[in-house]
Amino acid sequence: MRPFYHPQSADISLVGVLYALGDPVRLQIVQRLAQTGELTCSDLDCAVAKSTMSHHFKILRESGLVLTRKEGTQHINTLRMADLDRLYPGLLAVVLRSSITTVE
Amino acid sequence: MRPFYHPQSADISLVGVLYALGDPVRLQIVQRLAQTGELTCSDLDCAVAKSTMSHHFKILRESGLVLTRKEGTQHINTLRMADLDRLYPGLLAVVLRSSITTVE
DNA sequence: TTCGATAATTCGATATTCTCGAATTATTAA
DNA sequence: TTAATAATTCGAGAATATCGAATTATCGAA
Repeated sequence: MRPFYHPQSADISLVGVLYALGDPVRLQIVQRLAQTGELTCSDLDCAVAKSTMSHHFKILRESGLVLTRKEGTQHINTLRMADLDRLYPGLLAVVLRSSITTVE
Repeated sequence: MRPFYHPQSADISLVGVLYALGDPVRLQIVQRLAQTGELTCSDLDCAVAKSTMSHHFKILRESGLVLTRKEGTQHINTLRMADLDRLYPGLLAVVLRSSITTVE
C-alpha cells in the first residue's frame, strides 16, 4: 500500500473536479461529506462493491476534492473546502445546493 | 439518421451535466459556445477525429447542456443557458469563469 | 509475540465506454 | 443526376469501470 497522492492546490484542475463529480456515487459521497464533515470508506452502504468504493475515493482524492488521512485501521475523508472555494468559488456551493433535490 | 434527442428541462440531471463537463474537449466546447453563441461540429479544430466530436456533441446534447438544430447541411449548437440557470443557478457561470484560467 | 478481527487496497477478469477511420446519410449547388 | 460539404453511424481496438478474491495494514486480546 503506497502512500496516498494528494494534488497540490495549484494542480487541482476544473475538468478533473467536474469529472470526479460526474458520477452518481461520487456526487453522493461529496454531498454526504458536506453534511457530516468526515466519512470513511464503509460509512456509506451503497449498492456498489467495497473495492469500487475504494476506487471512487481514489478519484475524489486525486482530483483534489477530498483529503484522506489514516487513523488506525480506517481512512477518514474530508472535503477540501478551502482549496476548492479559493480555486473555483461557488462551484461546490452550487453542486451541494442542487444535489439535494436531484440525487435522492 | 434519427432525430436528435433533447431532454426536457425536468430531465436534466446535475450528475449528467457534471459528467458532460468532465471532459477537456467538451469543457472547451462549452466555453467556446458561451463566447460565440453558436458553433457547428467542425468550427473547432481539436486534435480529435470528426466522429469523436460528433460523439461529444451528442453527450452535451443528451445531458441537456446543448441544443442542436439543423440548418442545411450543418448542425448548429447553442447552450441551454436559460434552462441551466434555472435548474442549477450559478453552475455554468462558475464553470465559465473558472475555465478561462485552466483550459488554455 | 502471535493470532484474529476490522478496514481498506490491490489484483485479475469481465463489462462498459471512448476513439478512430471508413462507410453511410442528408442537404445543397452545379 | 452528380459532385461537394457536413455530420452521423458502424465496427474494431484501446482505455476505463466494476466485481469478487486475495493481500496489506493496524489494533487489541490471548
